[in-house]
Amino acid sequence: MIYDFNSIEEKWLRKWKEEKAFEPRMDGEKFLITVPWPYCNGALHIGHGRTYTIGDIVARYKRMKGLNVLYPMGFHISGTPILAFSKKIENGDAQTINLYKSYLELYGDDPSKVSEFAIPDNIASYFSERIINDFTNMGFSIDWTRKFTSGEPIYNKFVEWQFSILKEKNLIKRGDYPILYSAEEGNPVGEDDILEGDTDKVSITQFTGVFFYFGNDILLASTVRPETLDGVTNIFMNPEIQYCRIRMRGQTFIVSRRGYEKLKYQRDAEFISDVDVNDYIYKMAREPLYSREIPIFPGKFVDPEIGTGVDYSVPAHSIWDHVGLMEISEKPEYIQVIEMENQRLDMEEIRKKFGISGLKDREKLVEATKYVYEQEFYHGKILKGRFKGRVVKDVKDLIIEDLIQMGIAIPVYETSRKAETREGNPVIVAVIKNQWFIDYSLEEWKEKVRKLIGRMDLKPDNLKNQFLQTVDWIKERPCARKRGLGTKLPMDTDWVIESLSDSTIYTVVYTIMPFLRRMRYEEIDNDLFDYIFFGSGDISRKSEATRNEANEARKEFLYWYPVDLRHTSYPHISNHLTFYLFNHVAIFPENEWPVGISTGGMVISEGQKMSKSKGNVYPLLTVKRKYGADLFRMYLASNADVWYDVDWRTSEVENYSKKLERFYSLLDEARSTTSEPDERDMWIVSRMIDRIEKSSRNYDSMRIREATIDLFFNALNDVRDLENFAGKERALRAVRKFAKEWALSLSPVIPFMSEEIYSMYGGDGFASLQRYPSMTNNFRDHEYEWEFIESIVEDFRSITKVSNMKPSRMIIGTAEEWKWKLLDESKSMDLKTLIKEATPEHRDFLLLLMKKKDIAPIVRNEEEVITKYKDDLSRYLNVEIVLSKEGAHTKKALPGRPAIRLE
RNA sequence: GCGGGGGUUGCCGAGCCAGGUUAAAGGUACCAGACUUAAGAUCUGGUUCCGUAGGGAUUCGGGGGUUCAAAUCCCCUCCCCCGCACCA
Repeated sequence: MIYDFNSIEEKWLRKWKEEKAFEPRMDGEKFLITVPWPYCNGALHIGHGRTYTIGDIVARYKRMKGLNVLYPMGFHISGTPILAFSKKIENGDAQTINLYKSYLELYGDDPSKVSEFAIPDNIASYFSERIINDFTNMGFSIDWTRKFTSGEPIYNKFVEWQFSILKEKNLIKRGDYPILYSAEEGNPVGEDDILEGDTDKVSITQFTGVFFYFGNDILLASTVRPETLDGVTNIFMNPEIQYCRIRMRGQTFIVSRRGYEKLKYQRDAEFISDVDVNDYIYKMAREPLYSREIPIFPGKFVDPEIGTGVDYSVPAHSIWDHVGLMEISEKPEYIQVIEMENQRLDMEEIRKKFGISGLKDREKLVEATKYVYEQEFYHGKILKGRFKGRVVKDVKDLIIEDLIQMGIAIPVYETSRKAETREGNPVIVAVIKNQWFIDYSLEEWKEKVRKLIGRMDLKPDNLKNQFLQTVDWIKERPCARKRGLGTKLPMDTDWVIESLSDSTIYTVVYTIMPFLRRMRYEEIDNDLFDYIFFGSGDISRKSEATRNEANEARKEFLYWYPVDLRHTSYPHISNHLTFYLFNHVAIFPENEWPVGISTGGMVISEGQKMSKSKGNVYPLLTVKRKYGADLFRMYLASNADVWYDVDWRTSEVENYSKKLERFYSLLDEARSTTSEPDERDMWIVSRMIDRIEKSSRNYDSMRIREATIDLFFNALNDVRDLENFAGKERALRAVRKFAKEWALSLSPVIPFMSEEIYSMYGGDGFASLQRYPSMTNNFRDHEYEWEFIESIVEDFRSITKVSNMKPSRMIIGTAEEWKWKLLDESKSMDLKTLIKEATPEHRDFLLLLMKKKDIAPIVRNEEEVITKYKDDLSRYLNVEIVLSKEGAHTKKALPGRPAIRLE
């Protein structure tokens, strides 16, 4: 019989919905599980389904274990992507329009409706509807009655409440902050906005702009190695680029034009006039530390695109400077300011070593520079000044701080590589003034979070370490932006709360959303939230209806919270999950802090990272239509452990489909049997009972893969073995004995098929809502007997293989009684004494016992067992079975291993 | 750089935390056979090497060590992947 997953899955979806199977009421021991809400800007693909599938498997298992499970979900719409896409559609960007047309087509909608996506809300609402549909179809046991989005007004109120608390507790502060920026586009740029930004990351590098005095002006020389300032010998300016005079912080500076263009986004800078570079070259400037006069030399290698276009030269520690000086006739005295621990770094030697002949060997110069820099950074000791004797890496930040304090340097930011936006404009660094931060650097706050981490249930094991690590290095985080969807910052409504910061404690809203929706919107305010969450806010002046709802909401919150398990993928560890912990700790009382977190891997496809260009991105909907939800779930569950990446391989997926078919038709056929199973076949029942027992432990520790492989693949292999050995009819009779329990045990993974089989066998209610099966095993002896028979089959096989014969008779001789006796004695007595007293024949056996510790018979009555299975064995191996102690071979028989002679 | 995770038999991937029951689960691929008009599907057996009796030898990135015994523990070394923030 062919399993028609489409109609069967539809049927159960309908029934679950009709009977509100997954909309729990407060009753009994609760379990709240959450997975971060999806961002709804496009069609879901197989990668999106993973964490929700794992979440659902856990939810379903816990439900079957008798817990009252709530698995809620909402939608994330805050931030810039939706906005950016709708803007591109509005502007007629062909690529984006085609992309969204393809989404519409995928979902069977009219592609011409794409123009509606010019309104961001339409993107959000369209895809959130599709996600509900996709996830429901996947069988996720989500309670949708509690859904909401991060953009809706009620939620905005909640976030405002959250931020007012953070503010009250002094966890929010302001300051300047450098970001990547496009001057032409007037926007900050993220990874997605940068050309090849995902493959070749751009970060912000802090340079130090050092002041060199020239008349009334200051030459601003930018460097990444301010620790070498003591060794400066000259300045380089590029005679081929335009310089200018600008005013900053009450002083006038000389920088390149390009440098000014960028600098003005970092601090207040006013252009005064262009200057002629020739007025500077070969003149003298004064360096700031000792007021030494040093010359300005022409240096065409000075890159106008980097920094300020003014470089100071330290030829003793820079290969560029050394080679640069070689090319002009001047030769200043080299001043060494860093000493290596165990080697001498001489620039001339380095030059030769790297085969650099001149400035034209750019690549080699870059390579050599990197080498020198790394060596001196990690192993170089400062020779002068207050940090004398210290290693560069330990004091570099202090040196920079000193120079700034002394008023002879300022920080200058530069991108880590030359980059441009996807629209072709240069990416620069801008400094955002008065940026709002959440101050995660506060030590007492961190300490509370560490305390929480210490007591949480974290999976996998190394997660704890990763969290502690993250807590250590986490600093202030900017929490608001000037653009994007989301909630306005309550204390400064020019800003929108950044999209990760607005989603840290939202899980609590699931517990109360239905109640909030029944209130008058105007009555929802900070007092109300204080009341619901802390029992403290004054709601006495609100309407009676609202007060009632608030009371119910408070009960519901106290019942469901905290979150028992939050499951997501590992990239969230160092950001979202950490914020999640910090914010809970800051806002909620200790008994509402998160209980457990688990992280899982991602999905790759056909052995590679998913990407459109590789054509290996499969939409969830397509997969569901083609293979069904059960198959998708089964594949994800069994292909890799939760913590590792899953590899979606179409060819393997097809094979899974056959296996599921086989499972279904096997249980379907088993139904038709009427008589009780043969006693000899009860071993398979014993094994199944043990497998189910074991699976319980596996599900508990989220070893879902192991549970699935054992319950499904290994169990199916047992059935196959039994079928081969005893024939189909007998196998089916045995399978019938545990069919219902088998189906139930797999219900968390393949809920639809499980429901179908369960009902086929006359089960009441939903399989999804049954207790997880558990049976007493009275058949273990049968299993031992079977193992013994299996070992005889194995021996038979290896002998026929080696001897290359087709035997017609197998003579089996079990070990003589005295061997059993000695074996028993050897367990309670010292082997050596036994050997001393033994006859020569017995001694040989005892020596063997000493050598081979694996003589561990599993059944005592071997002859009896062989007789019992004689007919089966004979039919299966197609030989006559003779049980006899006669013949030379019997001497070789051991307990647990009878002698076999083939004829 | 900082932090995390890996390198296992054709491939994917278990096992290693609690050393022996591991030539090493499961899947997949391949070979042979059965079935079939044929293909596919399915089933059976096999897939490190040697061996005409259930045996032996050599394997788990490389090197060294601990142990009666190591894929599993310790040390060194080579290589690969991932996260590092304003981006959802």
